[in-house]
Amino acid sequence: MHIPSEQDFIQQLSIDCVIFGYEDKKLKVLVSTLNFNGNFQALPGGFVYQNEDIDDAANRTLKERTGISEIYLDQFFVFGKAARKNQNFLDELIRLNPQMPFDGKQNKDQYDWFTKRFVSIGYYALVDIKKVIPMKTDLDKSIQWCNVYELPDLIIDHNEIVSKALESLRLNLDKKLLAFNLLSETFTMKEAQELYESIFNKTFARNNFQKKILDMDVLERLEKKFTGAANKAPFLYRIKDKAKADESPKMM
Amino acid sequence: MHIPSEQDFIQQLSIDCVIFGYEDKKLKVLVSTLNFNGNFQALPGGFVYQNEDIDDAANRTLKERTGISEIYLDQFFVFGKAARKNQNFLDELIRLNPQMPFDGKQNKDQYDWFTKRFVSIGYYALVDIKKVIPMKTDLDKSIQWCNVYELPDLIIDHNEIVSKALESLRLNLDKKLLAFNLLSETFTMKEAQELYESIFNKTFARNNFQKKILDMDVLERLEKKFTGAANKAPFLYRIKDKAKADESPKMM
DNA sequence: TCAAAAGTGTTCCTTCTACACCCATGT
DNA sequence: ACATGGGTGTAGAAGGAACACTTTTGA
Repeated sequence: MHIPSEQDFIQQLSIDCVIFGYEDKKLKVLVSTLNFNGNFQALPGGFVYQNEDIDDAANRTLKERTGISEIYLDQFFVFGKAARKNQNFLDELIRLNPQMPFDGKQNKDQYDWFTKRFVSIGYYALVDIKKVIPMKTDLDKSIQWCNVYELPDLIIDHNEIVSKALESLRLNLDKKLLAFNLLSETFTMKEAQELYESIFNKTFARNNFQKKILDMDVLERLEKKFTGAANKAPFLYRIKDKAKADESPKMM
Repeated sequence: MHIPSEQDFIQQLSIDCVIFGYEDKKLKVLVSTLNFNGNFQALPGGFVYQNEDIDDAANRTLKERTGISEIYLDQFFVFGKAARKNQNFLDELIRLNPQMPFDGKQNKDQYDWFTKRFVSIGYYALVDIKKVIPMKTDLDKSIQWCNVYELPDLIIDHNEIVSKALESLRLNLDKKLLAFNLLSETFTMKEAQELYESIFNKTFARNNFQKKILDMDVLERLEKKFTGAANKAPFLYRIKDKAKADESPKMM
């Protein structure tokens, strides 16, 4: 376990990442279970090196946990309440992990670093879940995908961070073409619809959804996908111009 | 001049405020000219005390410069490029101000504090310009309102911060009822329209604007305003429920 | 031939936009 | 009376929602 305090990080500033994936018709978030006694679950997070853009720090954190880079990433909010401290969580952690000597010099530095008040920049990411092999760091006991609507209790204010991330995602979904970042390269219209339904947690009319998406003029229709089912084969679609999908509309 | 480094601030974290006002049919931003030789102009900004919410820090900065509190304030973006340093600006400032001894202990600490890389949280505020008497701190030579479309060159990335603030304001204007924060308590429909036009930098059709605004059902019509002009007297309006005007719609 | 699921079209309704007209006011 | 600017109505265009119908597929 590294000791952030002895490295060249910006103090009292952290990054928390809400990594969205989509699987089994459910919108999911990558959650880490910390490698300590007690059931501590948290969002993947990290700190910012002195010579690192905050966006790069978020990307680094993502790459550590998902193995992929060049994924869609959006800064959505800063969590900066004065009461926002790891103190309570750490004290509980220490209580449940008496075997850990927290009085040695090294652990003391670590304790001092972590118990300060932190301002955390929230990022959300959209990944193709099939391309991700969730990876543990030495801080994680395990790391897993959780249904966003059935999240366990996370440490500090991480549940609130997820709520705010989901809210931002919904607001940005139509402005940009973000959603398709969560799907494989090719997909059927039904898959796209189910994705939207899981993000907004409501259903859409099949025909109107198709019209709306196709009217955006960002998808190209490929060959049909024969599934072997006794019904009409759906077309596969693909983003016309992937680079365009991550652009935001320009103003001013 | 206080020495931030010796006070209990969070290091390498700053707040920059884009304070919007509206006057003479123009959208304006409060800009400070720094109290040094050389024409250094900057956004009002500040730092965050260890025991202070970042929102409170932004409010404090605003109160210092405008004298009013309880104004609308919105966190809109974090500027965190690694290259984002005061270094160049400070070196230039020192070059132009040789009379300032920057080698004494006190000034050295100050130099060390300021030349570090800063992550800055951007806030924008909307104020009734008639209620504000721009106030200098000891860092300011003067402080004045500048037309947002004719801003001078500001230090570091402050011009970029204003652009981003304006972009966010435009996006949020219809969702919330922010705009009326920029007007006096009572106003005519024409005044409201001119305000919208200055924010979006384009014109709107008179009748449709009125319909759109009234359909929002947030204004109450008061008595007519007799101006002495040879035409029909316009009605005055007022926000029905001021508290409501600062609410954002809830989701999830 | 049939059920299931995909694709398409049509109607209705709401909303936005442009144009027109009427009304109050002071000279 | 009339010029000026404020208030309101309406027709047409555009966009969204609900419904119905047709097509394709494998059993």
